[in-house]
Amino acid sequence: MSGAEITIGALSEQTGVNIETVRYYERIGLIPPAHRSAGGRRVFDADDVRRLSFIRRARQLGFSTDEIRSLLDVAKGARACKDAHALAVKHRDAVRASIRDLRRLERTLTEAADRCSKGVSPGCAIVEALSH
Amino acid sequence: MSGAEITIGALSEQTGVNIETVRYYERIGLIPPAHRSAGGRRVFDADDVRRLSFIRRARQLGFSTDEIRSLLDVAKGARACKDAHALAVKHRDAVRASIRDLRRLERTLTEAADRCSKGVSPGCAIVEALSH
DNA sequence: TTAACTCCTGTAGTGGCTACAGGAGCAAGC
DNA sequence: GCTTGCTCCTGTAGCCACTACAGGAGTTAA
Repeated sequence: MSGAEITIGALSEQTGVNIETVRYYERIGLIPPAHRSAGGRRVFDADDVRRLSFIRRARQLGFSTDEIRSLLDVAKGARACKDAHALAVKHRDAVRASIRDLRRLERTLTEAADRCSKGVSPGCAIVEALSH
Repeated sequence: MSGAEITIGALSEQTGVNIETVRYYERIGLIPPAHRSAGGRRVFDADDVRRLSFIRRARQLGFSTDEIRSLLDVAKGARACKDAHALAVKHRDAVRASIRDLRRLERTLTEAADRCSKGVSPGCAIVEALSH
């Protein structure tokens, strides 16, 4: 069922997650302790690839490791789907707030940079903008 | 010229920068070592208030401490205005890229959350979205 | 057998703070 | 002059999510 065994290097390549990061995830308990070969090396299988890919996508969406723990619980049925929904909505709202903040910020930076390049302001427009 | 001397607490209140953060800024050399009172306490003046306010606004705009070092150099005339302009433009572009990324992310999260709340997907839509 | 490669553990560093612990200065009231 | 309570001091450690070593050991191909 679980198919071929792969090394940490192969796991890293197949999922796009850094080797050091895989070991880090194991250390903080985001993934279970890997089985070991006779020589003491970590051995992974297709389930591990799926789990790690899941984690990677969740990280790309900006979920924290603690939130991912909850999402993994939902994925394996140990927690209700509505918890995942709540997390996603909460996270989406945070993202929306970030976007609003960044838009304001972008305007401010653009204004300062434009005035500067036009040489309108007496001193440096960037510095001026930061001084009041 | 430099006016009344104030404590670190007053400086913190007037600038909105945490006391611990002020000491941290001194430690990393973002602000010069403060003068000391007879009892060994830090003493600040109006110039320090201005400098720290400048730093605070720059941080709010997302500049890193290293970038702020450069901006402070521009402010005191030790570096050309065009360097500040370049920093602002570079930073603005990074902000724009962030906004684009966050927009995509927001769409993904919204789609997943919407499908979930409508109960369309067989399993959990959030988990589904993370699984492919 | 040897060289090249991958993997191991453990520790420390990143940025930008923040949070203590344990002590000392300082101002006001009694 | 003494106490109380506040602010301040230094030094260290913690946060997040990694990343980067050092120094050693397993593994594979020529």
